[in-house]
Formats: sequence, C-alpha cells, structure tokens
Amino acid sequence: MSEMLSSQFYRQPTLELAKALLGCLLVKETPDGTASGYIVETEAYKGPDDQAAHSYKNRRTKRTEVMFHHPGVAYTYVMHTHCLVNVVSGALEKPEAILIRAIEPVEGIELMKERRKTTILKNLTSGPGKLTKALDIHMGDYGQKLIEKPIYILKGYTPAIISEGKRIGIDNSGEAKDYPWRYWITDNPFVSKHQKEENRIHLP
DNA sequence: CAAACGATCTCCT
DNA sequence: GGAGATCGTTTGC
Repeated sequence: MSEMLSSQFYRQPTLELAKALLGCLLVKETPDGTASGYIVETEAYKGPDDQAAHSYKNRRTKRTEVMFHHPGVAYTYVMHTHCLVNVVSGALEKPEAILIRAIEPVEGIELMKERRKTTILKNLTSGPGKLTKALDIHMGDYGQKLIEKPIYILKGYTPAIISEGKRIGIDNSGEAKDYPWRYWITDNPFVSKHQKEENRIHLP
C-alpha cells in the first residue's frame, strides 16, 4: 500500500498537477470490492479564461459549483450515458480542474470486467467514460475529497517520459482548442486516443 | 421546446 | 481505423 496524496499535493498549479498525477493510483472502494488503476492520461481545464472549461467566464451552476471549491475533491459530471471524473485544482474560487481520461488497471480487474461487460483488458479503462464504469465512479462521488475512502489517489510511480498535445473533442472552443493541455504517459497502451502531433517531455 | 454537445459501441471496410 | 447511431443534461431560442 503506497502513500496517500496529501492535500498539499493538490495545491500545485493546474498544469503541473495534471502532469504530476500521471502514474498515480486512482482507487475506488465499494461493497463489491476495490478497483484501482494508474492514471495514464489527463487534461487540464483552467478556470474562467479557458473556453473549453465548464467554468468558462466563471460560469457557476449546480454542475460547476464544486470547481470553485478547494482543490483535491472530485468533480463528476454526466455526459450523455457516461459519467466523467475530474480532480478539482486551483485555489478556492479559482474554478480549475483536471479530467482523468484513462487509467491502467491494477487491482480488481475481474470486478472491472464484470462492470464493463467485456474481458478485453484494453477496453476496461482506456477512456474517460470507461474508467468510471470500471471503478464504479458516479454522481454520488461529486465533491468527495480524494484523500479518504471510498475514493482516493495514492502515490504511484514516476513515468520516464510523458507527452503533451491538444485536448480531445473541443473543436468548438475557439483558440483554446489548440492549447497543449493534454498529458499522457508516452506509449502507454491504455491511453484513449493517439495523436500524431505530440511533444515528449521529461519530468524533472 | 429544440438543439448541441462528446464518448462509446457497433458495423463496415 | 473510421463513420454513424445512440444517449442524458445543459443551454439557447
């Protein structure tokens, strides 16, 4: 059992946090068992100036409310049939968040196969809607602190090489669509989509 | 009230 | 590997 990320950890700038979360272990415990996976892909959404963010222009609704809270809580929202999970970042009243787009299964793989109704390992968690289903993350987790059960993030490992590129599926977001705020562990097979334009960056 | 939005799944090639 | 159907919530008319 590795160490829980501290509330301090979540206070780093959003772009830094988005990279630092790569390789960390996302865990969800339920009565059916525990399922977890290493975070391998993230996207940063930055507050009032990012047209792709729900909190663009400080839009504050029942849905986005938790983005204005302290960093380190879960922001879940339903996109059609799927629930997506974000890590809230930025200081209080700074509505920023990091979307978790893919994880690599670690614990509870049989449980994930049941929940996902497939036995193909690669299909379990290789997308933002898939991983929430596999870990049973839902709107009941909205606003949950990520430093205590039943949903939390542990220190994992530091990836040797990570890549950055444009975010996925935000073509209608003006100039913000070109911001390179998507990060993933280079060549990890569970990353949701591959893109040709990428920069490889080494962590300090 | 109608439209838009984005991820997944299915089917096809 | 790619195009189209599907779906629930939010936002625009």
